[in-house]
Amino acid sequence: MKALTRRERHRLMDVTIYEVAKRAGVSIATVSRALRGTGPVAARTREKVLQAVEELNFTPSRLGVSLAEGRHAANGIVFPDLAGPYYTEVLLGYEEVASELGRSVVILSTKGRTRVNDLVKDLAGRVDGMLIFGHTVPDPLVAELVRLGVRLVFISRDPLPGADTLRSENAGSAHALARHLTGHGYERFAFLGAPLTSRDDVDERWQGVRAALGGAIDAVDTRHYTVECGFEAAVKLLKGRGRPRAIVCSDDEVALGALLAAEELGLDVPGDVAVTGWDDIMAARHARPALTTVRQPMRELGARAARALDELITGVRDTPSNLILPTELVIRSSCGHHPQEART
Amino acid sequence: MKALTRRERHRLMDVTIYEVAKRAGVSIATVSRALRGTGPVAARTREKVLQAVEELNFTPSRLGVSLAEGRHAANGIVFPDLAGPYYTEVLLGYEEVASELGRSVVILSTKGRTRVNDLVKDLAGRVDGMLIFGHTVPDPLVAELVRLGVRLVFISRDPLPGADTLRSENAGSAHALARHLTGHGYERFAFLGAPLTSRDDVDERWQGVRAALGGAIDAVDTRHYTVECGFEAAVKLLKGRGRPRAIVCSDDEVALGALLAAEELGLDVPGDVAVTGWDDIMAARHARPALTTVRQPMRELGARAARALDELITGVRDTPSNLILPTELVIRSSCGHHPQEART
DNA sequence: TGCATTTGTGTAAGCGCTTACAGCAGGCCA
DNA sequence: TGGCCTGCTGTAAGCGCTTACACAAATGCA
Repeated sequence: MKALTRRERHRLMDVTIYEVAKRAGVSIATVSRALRGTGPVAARTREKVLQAVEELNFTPSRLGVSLAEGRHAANGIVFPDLAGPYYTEVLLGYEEVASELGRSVVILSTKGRTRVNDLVKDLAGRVDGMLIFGHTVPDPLVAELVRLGVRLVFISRDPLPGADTLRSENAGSAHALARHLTGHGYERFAFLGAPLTSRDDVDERWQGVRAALGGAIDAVDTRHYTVECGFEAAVKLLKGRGRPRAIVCSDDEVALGALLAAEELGLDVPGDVAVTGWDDIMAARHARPALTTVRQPMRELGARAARALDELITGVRDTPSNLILPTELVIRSSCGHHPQEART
Repeated sequence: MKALTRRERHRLMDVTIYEVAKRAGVSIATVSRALRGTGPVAARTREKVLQAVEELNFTPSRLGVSLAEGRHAANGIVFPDLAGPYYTEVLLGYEEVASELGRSVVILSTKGRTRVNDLVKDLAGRVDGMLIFGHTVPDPLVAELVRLGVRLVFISRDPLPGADTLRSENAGSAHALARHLTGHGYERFAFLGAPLTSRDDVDERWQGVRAALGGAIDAVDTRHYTVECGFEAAVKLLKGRGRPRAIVCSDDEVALGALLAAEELGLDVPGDVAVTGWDDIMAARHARPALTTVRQPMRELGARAARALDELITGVRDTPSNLILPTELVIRSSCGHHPQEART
């Protein structure tokens, strides 16, 4: 069997600008100008070109355009996982705005991946800039990306040179949440999460509630932010001596695990133990009791990230920005009984 | 201010193969061969090249490679939305396998978008093949994509020429579900969903339960597959005369809405009315009562899609395949009381 | 009418890479 | 020693597009 000729392998070409030019009886430069609206083109010429384009059903090759233009017109996004609605919502907000700005979105999930660095570098070669969650990418690599000229926006991490950061407010809401719980008369608390890991948001939440509750709260490491880990840690915690009256969870999924744990042990929530989450994912509202939590503007975070990235890429702005978006305490029934219980 | 020179605009270049070649004292062809392992290269020469690559921190430009190779090494995916875990899970399964196969994933959400066709075409210009959910993309455009040589895999739609399809089993599970419900002694049923829309899976589910229950079940259109729509439709249904004893919902989110509706009306589930969902999303397990539902192998669907696409792109296979993956009935408590209730 | 613009178009040089082809040693065998 | 491989490398022609530059024609203005 004969090997494929070069031409045959090329599925990308379809009809090229040369064919359009020939058909319209002009040069490829004119076709390009007519199509992009750069430089002057006589009305009659443009007409011919457009007609040829129409007849041949021509679409400029993205690769050719990108190579010549020196830009990809694409954004990347690096997230650990899409489990749970948090990243998903941010992603949607991001994609929507990126698309409006004429940029595609290339995704990369790092969960369970070896050689993340290579994957990130590959991604960097496909995009003009990227959004990175927290500390998903190691700092040295971040520095290298900056050096390479890849524009970066981070969500949920501490500011760093050469990149934008974006996060939602944590300390204030943590404080409000703690106050609400003490308002219920509770005195012993536990924080379920992993305040010492890299997910900076969680660290801030922990610091926030601790600042408000002082020695009345202890942290319990869940290792991961999943229902299962929340469940296991909560079972251990609720079985042990000195059971806390309220469990503040690092996020909703851990809280859902805690809810299951209480049920497993025959404990009433919030009668025996109160539970709160963070993020306000869909399941939080449907859990019984419904979960008191803190709502993050997840979609908004994504949308802002896309705009910020666009500013950096187009060069409209070159000084890094560090933005913090407000959050909102959502009181439901898992934290205690309220006089007039509002349906959320 | 002087306009940027061409060179300055080009942020993509960084260090090129020419610089590596010069430094190593060889031609760019040799550098390419040494790096890709195509063609013979003397050990000593390869050494020099690798060292130069190392010193200059060279990474081949994706654009250059793609243009020359005639392929993008990227897959697309088109989904209506990421709301709810269904699409997310499929996406993750897809991305993971695509990444293993050395392909990036470019996403496109069509929810609320005008000019979807243009977006899809743009996407088509960036990838070697794409995964499309259901009827997200109109058939004429699909035909055009096939003609352009874009490899296609569909999830959850009827087979069509020139593309793979992949779906999970619906009719059988619908039947099993219906039998389980009649086993509870119920006689009047309602199907909550929108069996006449384009989401083919749902149509099959409806046909499946109707085949099993005959005239004992009526369909109620929810318009959208959301908690809100499920809630509204269920309220109307449960308030009206001839309230059904069991509500079979097209998916879990609609079912969650039905659960909320029952609660709103002071009805006990499953005492007064039974509710079932479909998909087994996370919230299904955490709802109270926990939702009886049908589990789809969502990640598996995504993974299979990625592999199928790879086969089509690499040309390993050129006859379309139409695969159906098995589903699993998950009995929890929302459908009725069971003797020995197992915790799921 | 003469000259300076302006307008419209083509030519060609890239963008960074892959690879067909040619060429040049050196080794081997008769 | 001549011929023939074989192994290695370079040259150059693309891939499809954008755009600087050159140039001719049309226009404006005095």
